[in-house]
Amino acid sequence: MAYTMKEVAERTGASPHTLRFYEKEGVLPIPDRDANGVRIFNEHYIDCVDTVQALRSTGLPLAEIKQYVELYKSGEQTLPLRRTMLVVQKNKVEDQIARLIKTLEKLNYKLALVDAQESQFSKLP
Amino acid sequence: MAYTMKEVAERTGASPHTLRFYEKEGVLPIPDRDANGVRIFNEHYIDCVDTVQALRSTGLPLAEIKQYVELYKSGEQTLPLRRTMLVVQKNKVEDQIARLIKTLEKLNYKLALVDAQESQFSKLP
DNA sequence: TGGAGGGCTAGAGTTACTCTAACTTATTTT
DNA sequence: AAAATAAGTTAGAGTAACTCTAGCCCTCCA
Repeated sequence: MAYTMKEVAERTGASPHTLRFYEKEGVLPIPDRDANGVRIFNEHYIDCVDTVQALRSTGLPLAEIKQYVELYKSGEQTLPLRRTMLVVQKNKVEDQIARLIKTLEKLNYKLALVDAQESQFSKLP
Repeated sequence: MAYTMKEVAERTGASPHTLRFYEKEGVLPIPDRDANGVRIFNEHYIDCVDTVQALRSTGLPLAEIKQYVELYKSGEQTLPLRRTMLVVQKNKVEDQIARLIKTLEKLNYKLALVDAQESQFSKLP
């Protein structure tokens, strides 16, 4: 039930550096410490990291994630606002996916061009 | 056939700042200037910007884009290497799309949770 | 007991912008 | 004609989000 820094890093894919940095920036809770001042994490902490990572991977800045986390901490009356934030992010992610698909098409086009040029090149006398 | 900084910025979506920065970093060609030292751009320049943006949007660092551009400048013998770079980026983009779809699912899940809590909340006496 | 392994903090370095200051030039507006 | 507006120029500072370094502490196992 208790995890070390290294375990949390492994389970979330974030580096210990990044985890400490997120904590310092206030987007992650302040974990308990053992007698030597070493952080002790629990299952819930890993959920928090997952959420922050999901929000970050959509490009949401840490400052806004912090806002979201603070809304979460201040209870149910912030649910409508949090809902709005989630919907906004959802739309952004859909846009990003659309944009990446366009990029993929562009890359495929460039690959086709390169292949055409390559075969022409190899046909030279 | 000739464009100003502002027009290039509008047509590519990159800010003039960013365009000058890219030029300084060597990922864009050095454009001609008019008598007042003002940059004059052409159609081909816009293609270059598009390509850089497509590569950047896949997360390719400017340093590697610069390498690609230099390979391009040094002619046909670099085609196989450029082809490899494109394939690598294509795979990365596919990965990114897959990851974003997962994030989208997570967001939908969180939205469903929030909606459930919200309706529960509104049912309170 | 000593060395590997992990953790801690403070702070420097990196990437890719992004903005500011201070200035010139060109075009409108009064 | 003078003034305001808009666009351009450079050099360089600032920012976000890591990412790494230095220097130290603690513990565990051979």
